[in-house]
Amino acid sequence: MAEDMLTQALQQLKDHKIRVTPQRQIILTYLVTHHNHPSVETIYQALESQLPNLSLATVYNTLKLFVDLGIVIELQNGDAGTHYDFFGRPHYHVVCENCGKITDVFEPDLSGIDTTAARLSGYLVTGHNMEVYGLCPECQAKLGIHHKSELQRLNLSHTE
Amino acid sequence: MAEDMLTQALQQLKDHKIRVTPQRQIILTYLVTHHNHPSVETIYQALESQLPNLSLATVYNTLKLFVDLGIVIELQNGDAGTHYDFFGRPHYHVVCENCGKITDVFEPDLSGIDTTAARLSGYLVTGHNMEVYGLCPECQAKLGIHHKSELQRLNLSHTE
DNA sequence: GTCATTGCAAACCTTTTGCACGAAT
DNA sequence: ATTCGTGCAAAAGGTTTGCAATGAC
Repeated sequence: MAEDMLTQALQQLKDHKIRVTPQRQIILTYLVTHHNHPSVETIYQALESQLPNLSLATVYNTLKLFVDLGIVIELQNGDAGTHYDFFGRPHYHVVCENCGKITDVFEPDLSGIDTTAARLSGYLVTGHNMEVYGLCPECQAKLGIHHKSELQRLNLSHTE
Repeated sequence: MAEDMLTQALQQLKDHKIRVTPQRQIILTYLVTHHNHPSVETIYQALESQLPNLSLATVYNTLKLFVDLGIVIELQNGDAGTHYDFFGRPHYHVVCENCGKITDVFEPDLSGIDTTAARLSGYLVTGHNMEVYGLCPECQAKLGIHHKSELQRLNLSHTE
């Protein structure tokens, strides 16, 4: 199943006449098998043992390529860098505003959005990205917050 | 109406015991009266004539403050920097993948998203951000594209 | 053999920070 | 008077680029 996704994604590269280099295969494999929404740095560190001379620039270039092909999507969670996620099955993300954790939510009901947006905007719509913000269960417990009304206690503001 | 929004936003600053400085008022006014999704640089250039010694750092700090307060939201459109939008009324955005234009769409049906996401993820949900991607009417005309199937002609890829 | 891709390091550019001055409460 | 906010310039940090060498097709 994960292998199907990998094969399918590799086929997309071939279809676009993009060379299948070891770097691309290994990065793609990492993304297909890890759903931890890694940053560029995370991917780089995880793979440099397998690929001793791997360059950070190559990781950047490869991810950009995958994003352009629609294989992978970019995410921001409030920290400095960009995070990446293999987009084999449509889903959206819930981001913890306290710790930055990103959780996948598989929820098919967003399909109507594109047609609605197209109708209202006149755009030729190709896709969408939904991000939900909140406090993850762990941070709720850690901070002792169980209801929205308590959130103002948190100073999730510029003084962080 | 725009003045109401401004007054209301200024009141939020006071409520949070945040000082109402000329810089903050002017930047806020700019955002309330301009719906062109400006970048930091755009705001800075628009206001430096009114406020001769305005510092870019102040624009950054102020926008960050407004975002933390929920008065303003951040947007990315594919170019280098971040864009800002006064969030007086809930809406989402459609972004042109060709020219970067951002269009507002006022569509109330996304309210159920938060509860669904909360149920499925266990998060205490505070909000969401929806971004739709596509080709704006102008770029459709310019590129002679009127159907999704023609999009592959575009190489909106890393070779841009 | 050709041409895309890689690795490396330097360059880039947006954003942040430190500090002294000035202003709001 | 005190504390917060501003301006300036320098620094930081993520990302991109130029170029020679390498490797996929």
